[in-house]
Amino acid sequence: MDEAAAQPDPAQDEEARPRTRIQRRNTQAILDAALEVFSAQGFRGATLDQIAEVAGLSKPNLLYYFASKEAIHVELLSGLMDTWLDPLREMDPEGEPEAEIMAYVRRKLQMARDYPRESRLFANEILQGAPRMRAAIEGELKDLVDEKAEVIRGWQAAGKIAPVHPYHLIFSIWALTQHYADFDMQVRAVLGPEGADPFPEAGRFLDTLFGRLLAP
Amino acid sequence: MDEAAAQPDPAQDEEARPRTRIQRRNTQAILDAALEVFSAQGFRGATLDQIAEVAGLSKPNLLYYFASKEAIHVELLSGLMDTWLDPLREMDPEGEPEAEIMAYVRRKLQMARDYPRESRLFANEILQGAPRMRAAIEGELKDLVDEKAEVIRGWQAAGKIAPVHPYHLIFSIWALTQHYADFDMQVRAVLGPEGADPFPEAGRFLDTLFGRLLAP
Amino acid sequence: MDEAAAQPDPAQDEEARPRTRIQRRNTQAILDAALEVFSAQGFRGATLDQIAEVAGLSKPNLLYYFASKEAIHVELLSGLMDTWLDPLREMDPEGEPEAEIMAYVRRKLQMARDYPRESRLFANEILQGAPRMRAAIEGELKDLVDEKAEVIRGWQAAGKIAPVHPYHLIFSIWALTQHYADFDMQVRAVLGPEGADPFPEAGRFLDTLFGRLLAP
Amino acid sequence: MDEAAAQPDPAQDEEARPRTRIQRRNTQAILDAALEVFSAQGFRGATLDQIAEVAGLSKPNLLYYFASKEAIHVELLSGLMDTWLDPLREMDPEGEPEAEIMAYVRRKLQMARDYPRESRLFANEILQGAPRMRAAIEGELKDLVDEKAEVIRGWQAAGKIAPVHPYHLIFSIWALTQHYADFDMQVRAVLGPEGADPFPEAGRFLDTLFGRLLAP
DNA sequence: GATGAATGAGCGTTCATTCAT
DNA sequence: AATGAATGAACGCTCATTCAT
Repeated sequence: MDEAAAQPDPAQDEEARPRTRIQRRNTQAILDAALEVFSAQGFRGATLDQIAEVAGLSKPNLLYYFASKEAIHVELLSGLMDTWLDPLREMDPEGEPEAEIMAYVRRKLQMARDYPRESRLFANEILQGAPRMRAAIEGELKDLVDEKAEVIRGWQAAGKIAPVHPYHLIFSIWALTQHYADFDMQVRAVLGPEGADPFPEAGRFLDTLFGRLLAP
Repeated sequence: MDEAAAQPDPAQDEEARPRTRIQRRNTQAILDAALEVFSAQGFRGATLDQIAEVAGLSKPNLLYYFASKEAIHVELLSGLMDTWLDPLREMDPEGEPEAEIMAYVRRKLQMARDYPRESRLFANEILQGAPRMRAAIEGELKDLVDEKAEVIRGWQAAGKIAPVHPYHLIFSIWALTQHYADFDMQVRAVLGPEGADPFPEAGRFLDTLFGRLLAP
Repeated sequence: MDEAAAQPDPAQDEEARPRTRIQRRNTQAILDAALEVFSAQGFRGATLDQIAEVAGLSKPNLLYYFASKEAIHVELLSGLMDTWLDPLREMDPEGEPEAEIMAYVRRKLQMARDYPRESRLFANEILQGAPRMRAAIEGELKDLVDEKAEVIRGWQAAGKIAPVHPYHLIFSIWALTQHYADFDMQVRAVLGPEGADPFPEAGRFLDTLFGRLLAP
Repeated sequence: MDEAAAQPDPAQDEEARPRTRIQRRNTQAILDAALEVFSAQGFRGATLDQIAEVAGLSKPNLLYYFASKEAIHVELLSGLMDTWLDPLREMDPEGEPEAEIMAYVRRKLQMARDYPRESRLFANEILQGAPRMRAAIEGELKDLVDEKAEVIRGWQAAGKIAPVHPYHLIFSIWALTQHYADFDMQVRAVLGPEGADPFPEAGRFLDTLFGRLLAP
């Protein structure tokens, strides 16, 4: 999971993706460079020149692999959605409720730490009204949240966790974990140089927060 | 309180701002339009043409009032910082600790509701590494947070609230409230049409969350 | 003769020029400022803003006195031509030939010293093919040169001065004197700080040069 | 010898200049067009559109070869200085003094005839205070003049030529030769159609002038 | 597969000029 | 007599994209 727009399931490439090794390598280089640039500058703020330079390719060569700037962006986002939802997907309805949610929080925080660029790419997209991701949000993402909210409701009905609003509970997990990626600059500026890595403390803080919130 | 870059204290204009009515009107129209466009598209994504159209002015006329596109952005941001920190500033060291923090959360959520564009403008800026706001973040903002963290620590030492990490407590308030402005699109998409206004429920949720977190 | 575009004959104003004192003062301020700016930046390089600032007037006020930027320039040039030719006009056919020419050289050098901006304005205009002065060059100026060339030819026929080409003699006087105004920057750079004022030495040099050239 | 910013030594291109034929051709076309336009309109008066049209290229294509309008101008000027000083550089300290100077005058007049655009480009630059050439004037140019002035002083000390001021002697050569390029329009207007080519007569005139001036 | 060359569309900005007062 | 306000036209420049090889 160190690549750009991590693709957990390489099998999905079978049809759409190029075959030769060189193509795969360049495609990945482009996506990785694009992630770097798009996440830092936004879609319009990024230029193909920047992406090409980071990728170590010529600009026309970029467009040999992707039809357009937008196509790169779309590819990045569509590759992202699955990865993005994985931590939630893994929440096991059969597991121990509080532990399941706490584990979800930790996975999500881990993602914010390991994939801050993906988080910012996503944040940029949502901030601008999700012009290229609306369908995935209203479909895939909403469906999964609906499903998991139902699970949570079940847990609550069984008295295993406190009866807080399931959707807002999920929002709160997103907000609190992604904040450390998206507002990283601010977090570090406020904590100052001594607290170089905010994540360990953030992990403990969120443990406390959700522990208290969920206690039945 | 529906204007761009809300100025709670209109008296501050007396010196720095232009005098004639027409100037005040156009300057405000530009700032309001710019807020609309910058918050939705980011700095580079926004164009003067868009801003001019929203403001109902010609493009050169924009530049009659502001020296450059950047100057408009800077004006917006600098006007924003004060407003942005006001809810925290109002937190009274002499007040009742839990109530003070809960009131801060509610003020902050209210701001997310009333000024979502300002919140997104701010989020855009931080996401991109705060190229035009770094100084204010590292100065003004950090200073206030340092001060208030000390207050919180005092309350905790006195056993009035739970001894959670003061800085992360503040981050959590920011994250949880601003999320409803910045990720508004996603929140609404997930909640679906029935929960048209997410804020009342969000308010209740945050009351519970921080009530449980802070209980000594 | 310290004003812009010196007008030796104030009588010519009678009709065309404004009457009130304030108007006369502003008109002069504009022309003086315009001379300053046009001579240093060329016509297209100069802006009305610059001229307005130097003149201490508002930009629309400039256009209250002159119909357009071009009108200011034309006024400047047309006012200049007479002054420009005066030194040559004064050359007296009845005078002592060599002394007359030497005196002309000295008057011309004096003008280069006293009116370098006028000289540069003129040079700019000619350099660019005299788009706004062609008529005056082909008419007024050529006529005077033709007349004086004839005088010189007479002096030469009488054996009073050496029989050098009269037109090129006049060109050489122009070139050698105006050079000290037009290429002032270069002259000073080459001579270095010690020779702060190049004109006295230039005067002696030209005396020698034309003395030897004209000796019969 | 009809190219822009004449490069007498094509070998100097080897490293710095682009390699492909197409690049060389377009680069030259741009420089030639720019020389045409800059020399006639000045830097600010010239537009990239004009240059592009003369060069037969699109405007963005100009900027594919040169980083900016200013970069074209600078390239033109920096290429010019060497060529400009060559005639003086060739003046041989070991040669016969009067003949050396006379030959310099003729070379310089030849340059005015063959490269009038370069002369006007240079004149424009100096007229405006040499904003982009100051360093070269105060360095390269001044150094060469200092050196050659010393040579002339040596010749004068040896009684080979008249003891006129060496610097003003050089200025006079510049003024008298460049005048025929820079003020070409005026020269032709005054001489009228019959004397279509002023240069032959100018050559004879300058021969006489400097012959008499330098005779010991 | 890959790239140097080229461009149309659009960007932020400047500026001479006009308008309203 | 003067100026704040406004703008159309154009400017230098950027950029995603296309073309030719």
